[in-house]
Amino acid sequence: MARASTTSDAFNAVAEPRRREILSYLAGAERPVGEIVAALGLPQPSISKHLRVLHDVGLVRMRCQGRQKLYRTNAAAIRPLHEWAGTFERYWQHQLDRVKELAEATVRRSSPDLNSAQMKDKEK
Amino acid sequence: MARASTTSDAFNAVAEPRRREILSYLAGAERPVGEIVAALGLPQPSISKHLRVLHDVGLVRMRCQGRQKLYRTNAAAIRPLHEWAGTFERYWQHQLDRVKELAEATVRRSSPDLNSAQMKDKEK
DNA sequence: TTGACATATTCCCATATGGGTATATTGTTT
DNA sequence: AAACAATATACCCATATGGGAATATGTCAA
Repeated sequence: MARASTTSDAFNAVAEPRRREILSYLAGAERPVGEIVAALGLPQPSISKHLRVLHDVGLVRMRCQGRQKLYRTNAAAIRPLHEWAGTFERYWQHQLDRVKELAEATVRRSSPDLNSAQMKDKEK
Repeated sequence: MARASTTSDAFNAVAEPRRREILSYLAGAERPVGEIVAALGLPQPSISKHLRVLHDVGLVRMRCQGRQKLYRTNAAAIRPLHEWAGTFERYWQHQLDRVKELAEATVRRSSPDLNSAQMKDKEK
């Protein structure tokens, strides 16, 4: 077998940089495809394809208005991603604490002169 | 051209479900490859390949200990992902507000009897 | 109805993937 | 040195991808 299809979940859909751009662009307001094309500077078929992927996984919503289709980011679908990443928050905080401790220990070990010099550096 | 390579950034690396599992498994403590293999029930070469991808993008750290290599999740590398997703937080909150308003409006429009019946439903 | 406009779909292609199996590599123990 | 343990690589394959170009579909206007 090959890789999981891109249409399977939000994680895969969001792995593509252009699609992230589209999501950001469509976050605040709905827009017709043409505007997205103009804004991102990609060929129209390419945008349509990305929109299809995003729509399939529920990351965007679509509404027809005359001959144009208005797309808009469905932010709620990004939430699971945010929550998954948030799972690691406590760990990266631990890491930061350790880095901090290490830095402080290093400072304590160095000479007072060098020490105050470093402090000055940090202040600016 | 084809898709962006998986080793390019954290977003791509994390798109693979198995790799997410590995990251979760290695979040709390460092483990030798063998344990990961046992824990996830995947063939060893497969695990090694995923670890390589994760290591290339900085999502895991590695340390040699005798003949085994200890891997551990580098949570800090997941942070950008969390922050990107967090960018949309205010939008999904708006959405929730709108859903809430809509629901309340609907309830106001329905009969008091039906209304209390629905409340009971929600309570169980 | 005939056009013009806005999007979507189809085809073809180069390439990256992940899985499986076999094998190489490196460190350890006897 | 030799056998062994723990990992990493190499290879092959089926498949999903994204891009580009051409074309289909659907909608409004004259």
